[in-house]
Amino acid sequence: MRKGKKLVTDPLSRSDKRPTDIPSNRDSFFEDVHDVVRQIPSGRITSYGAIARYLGSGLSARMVGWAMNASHVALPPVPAHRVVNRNGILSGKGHFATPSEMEELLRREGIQVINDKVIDFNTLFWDPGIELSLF
DNA sequence: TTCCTGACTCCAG
DNA sequence: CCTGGAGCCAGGA
Repeated sequence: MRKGKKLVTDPLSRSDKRPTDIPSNRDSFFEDVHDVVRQIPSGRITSYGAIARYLGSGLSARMVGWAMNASHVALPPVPAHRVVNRNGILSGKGHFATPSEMEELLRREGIQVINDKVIDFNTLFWDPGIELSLF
């Protein structure tokens, strides 16, 4: 029973998760976020929550979105258009240079976008908790 | 210090 | 499918 409260122990969280009170080599967590996003293959997408879970359950999905605000000046470049919300909706499109840029970039990678929503989201979904666990 | 906001997500209805 | 409320954590006023 969940009782409406989020589980503290997430099955996808890793044993090496870093709560915010533990210092790490990369002291800013959006370096981690950018690092994960850079590894999303072309033509694939992931969600804010998936990244948050990969980095540790102590981080919320909102913080991933917050980190993405700095992604447009990060180097090397971060393919921010490959991160959508859990429904496949392009919730971050308003933060691109033009309202259509995010959709255009996705479409260029062969992803169909209709009404601000990614088609076949489930098939194209790239979960860092699964894909990066092979390393 | 408190209060509000947000590129989110989960649950209930 | 949609809506509303709660939880989430960092910044800014």
